[in-house]
Amino acid sequence: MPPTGSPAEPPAGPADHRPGKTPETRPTSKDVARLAGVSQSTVSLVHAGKWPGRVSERTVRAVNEASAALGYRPNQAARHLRLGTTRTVLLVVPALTNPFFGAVHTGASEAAARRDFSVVIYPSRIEAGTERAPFASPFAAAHTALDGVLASSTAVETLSELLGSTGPGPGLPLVMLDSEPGVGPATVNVDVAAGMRDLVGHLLDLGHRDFGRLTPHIDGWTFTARENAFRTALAGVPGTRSTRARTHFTVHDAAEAALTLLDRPDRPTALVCDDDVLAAGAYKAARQRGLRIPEDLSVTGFDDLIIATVMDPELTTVRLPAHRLGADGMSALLDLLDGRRPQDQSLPAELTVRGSTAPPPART
Amino acid sequence: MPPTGSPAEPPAGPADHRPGKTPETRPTSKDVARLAGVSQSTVSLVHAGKWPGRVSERTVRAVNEASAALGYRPNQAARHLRLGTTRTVLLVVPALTNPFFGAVHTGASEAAARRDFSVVIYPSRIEAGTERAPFASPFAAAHTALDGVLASSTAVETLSELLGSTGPGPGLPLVMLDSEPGVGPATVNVDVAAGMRDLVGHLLDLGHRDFGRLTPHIDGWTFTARENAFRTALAGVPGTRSTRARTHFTVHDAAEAALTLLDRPDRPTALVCDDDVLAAGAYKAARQRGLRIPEDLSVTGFDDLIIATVMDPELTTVRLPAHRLGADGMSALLDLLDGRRPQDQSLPAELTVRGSTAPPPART
DNA sequence: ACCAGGAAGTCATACGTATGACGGCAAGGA
DNA sequence: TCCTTGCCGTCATACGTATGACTTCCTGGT
Repeated sequence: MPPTGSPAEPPAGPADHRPGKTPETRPTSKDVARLAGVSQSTVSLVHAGKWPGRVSERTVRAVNEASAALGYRPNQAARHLRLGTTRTVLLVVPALTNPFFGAVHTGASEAAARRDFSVVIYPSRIEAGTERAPFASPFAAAHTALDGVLASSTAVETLSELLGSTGPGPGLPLVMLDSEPGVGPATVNVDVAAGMRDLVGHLLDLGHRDFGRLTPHIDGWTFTARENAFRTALAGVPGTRSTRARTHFTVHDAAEAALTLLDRPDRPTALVCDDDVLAAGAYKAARQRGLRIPEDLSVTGFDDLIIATVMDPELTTVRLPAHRLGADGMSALLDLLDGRRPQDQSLPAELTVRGSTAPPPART
Repeated sequence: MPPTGSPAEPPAGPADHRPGKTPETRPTSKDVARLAGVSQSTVSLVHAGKWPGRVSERTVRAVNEASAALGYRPNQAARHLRLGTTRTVLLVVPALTNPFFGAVHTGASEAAARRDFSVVIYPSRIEAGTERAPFASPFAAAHTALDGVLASSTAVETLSELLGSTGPGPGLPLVMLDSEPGVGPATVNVDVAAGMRDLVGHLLDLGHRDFGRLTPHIDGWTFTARENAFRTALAGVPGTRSTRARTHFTVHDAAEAALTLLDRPDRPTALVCDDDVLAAGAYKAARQRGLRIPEDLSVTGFDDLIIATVMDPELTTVRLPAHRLGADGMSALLDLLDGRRPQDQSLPAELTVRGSTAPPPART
C-alpha cells in the first residue's frame, strides 16, 4: 500500500467535523470570491459598501456580478455573531387580535425597515405553560438576541416580569409606548387626557350634565389617565354628575354593565365609554331598553377602531394615532441605540365627532 | 527598558482585532466553564442535554449552578451559525389590521413554541419602496435565515414574487394556508365550500329564493371558492335567482354596492356577503332604505370577526377556525422540516346562526 | 536614484457554539 | 501483572463574516 494519502486532501487536523453538510449548500462569500477572482475579504468590503479607496470600481463590479450569478445572500447568523448585533427589536403588545396593535406594528416595522432593522412581535398574553427552563420568555421566543424592546400598552411591572428573569434588564434599550411618562428610559404616548377633555367639552357644549362611565376592569396607564381626565373635565362645571360601571373587555359584559347605568332612576343622558368595544355594548343595552341613539342617549367611545364606523349610528370617539405611535416609538428606540437620548413624546389624540352624540332629550 | 512584554499577554498573532468590545459583555459558555471548573465543551454538552454517559451528575449540577449564577443565555447567533438552522419560520399574511390573522399568528406561534420554534410575521402589504438592493424582501425583513415559510391567504404568484428573487425558491419548506389545495408543497385550508353550502341551506330553509351577493374586488382562492359554492348550492333549487355586486374591502364601499342591489326592482330578500365587513356595509345600506333586518331583509356574513357580534342584530355568519388554521399549518410545516410529508388538510367552517336571518317578508 | 505616500488588495484572526475523535483513569477479567 | 472496557471529560476544529494590520505596486516629488 503506497503511502500516498488522497491527492487533494487538506491537512485535516485531528478533528475536522462539519455539521450536517446538506447536498445543496448556499453560496458563501468565499464562493463569490473564488468566482470573482478576489479574496473573501474583498467581497465583504464590497458588500459593506466600504471602499472609499480600498477597492477599485472594476473589482466592485466583478464582485457584484459574481454575487448576482450565484444568488449570494449573506449569512445573517454569521454577521450577527461577528458584529454582536442583530438589528432586531422586540415589540411587546397585549394582544394581536386587536387591530390597534396591528397598526402599531405596521408603523414600527416601517420605521425600522428604513434603518434596516426588523421587528419581532410578541403578544404578551400567550400562555406560556409549555415553556422550558431555563431559557424561556420572549427572548427565547424571539430566538435571537435582541437589540432593543418596544413595549406597547404594557405595565412596567408586567414587562419586567416578562423580561426580568432572563433578559438583561437594566442594560437593554427599552421604549415604552402608550404608558406612564417618566417611567422607564423613554416613552412615547398619546395625550389621551387632551382627547378626553375635548370629548367631554363636546358633550358639555351639547348640554349634557348627567354622565355614565363605562370603563374596563383591567388596569393600565391609559385607562387611569382617561378616568382622571374625565373627572378633571367635569370638576370645573357645576351641576354635573357621573356614575361609573366597570366591565370586562367584551361586548356582552359591557352591555350588562351599561344596563345597570341605564336602569338607574337618574338615568344619565350620555355614556362615556373608555373604548369602542365597550361603546358597542352600550349600544346593545340602549336598544334593549328602547332608547334611541343619539336622540335619547348619547354614547361615545375611544380609540377609533374599525367597529366605530360599523356601528349605527357611527360612533363619536377619540382617534388614537396607532400607526404613528409605532413609528415614533421605533424612532426613539433607534435613537437610543445610537446613543442619543430621545425625549419623551406625546402624540395628539383627535376628537372625531360622528352620529352618536346629540343634545340631551328635553326634561320630562 | 526590559524586554518583558505584558505579563499574561497571549501570543497575539499579527491580527487580533475584536470588534466593539462593550464594557458590559454578556457571559459566554466559556465563562460558565471557568466558574464551574470544567471545559467549554462540557458546558455545551450539558446544555444540549446530551449526557447519557458523557457527563456525571455532579458536573451537570455544577454547570447548571454556574449558568444560573452568571445568568448565562446562549448566544443564538453562534448556535445558528454552528447548526445551520435558525428554528425560525416566516408567517406571511395579507395584513395585520385584520384580527383574523392575529388569531392565525397566535395559533402558529403556540404550535411553534412547543417545538422550540419561533415565528416572525410579515404583512405582505408593507410598501417596500424604501428597501435596498440586493438583499431586500421578507428575508431581509426577517433579518435571519428562515427554516420555512407559512403563507396565509396569499396567492402563490404573489408569494413567489415576494420570495422568488432572493429566497431559495424551490428548496424552502413552505406550507400554504387558506389557499388552493394541490398548489404548492402542502396546504391547510378551510372548507369554505361546506360552510357556504350550510349557509345557503339555512336561507333556503327559511324560504328565500331571491339573493343578492356582495363580494370583494380582490381575488383569492377563498373568495372564488365561496362564490362557486354559492352557485352550486343554488343550482339544485328551482326558482332561485341571484345578483352579484363587487366592492372594495371597506364598509362604505360595501354600503354603496349594497344599495345598487337593494334599489333593483326585483329586490333580493337576502344578502349573502363574503365577509363580515361587507355585511356591515349591507346593514348600513338597509338602514338608509328603511329596511329592517331581519324582518325585511336577511343579511349574512363570513369569517365571524368581532364585529359580527357588535352589529345589531348580531350577524349570522360562518365561523372560520383561524387559530386552528395557524396551529395545524405550523404542525404541517414542522412535519415538513422533519422530512415527513404532511398531507393536505381541510378544516371545518361552522355556520353560526344569529339574529340577522329570518323568513322573507310576505309577498306584496 | 530614492523614498514618501497613496491605492488596491490580501492575511489572519475572532465572534460563541457544537461535536467527533481522542485521552486519562478506575474496575474487573485473564 | 497486564489488558480490556466503560466512564468522564477535554481537544481541536469549523460554521461565515468583518476588519485592523500588513503587503505590494505604482506614481510623483526632490
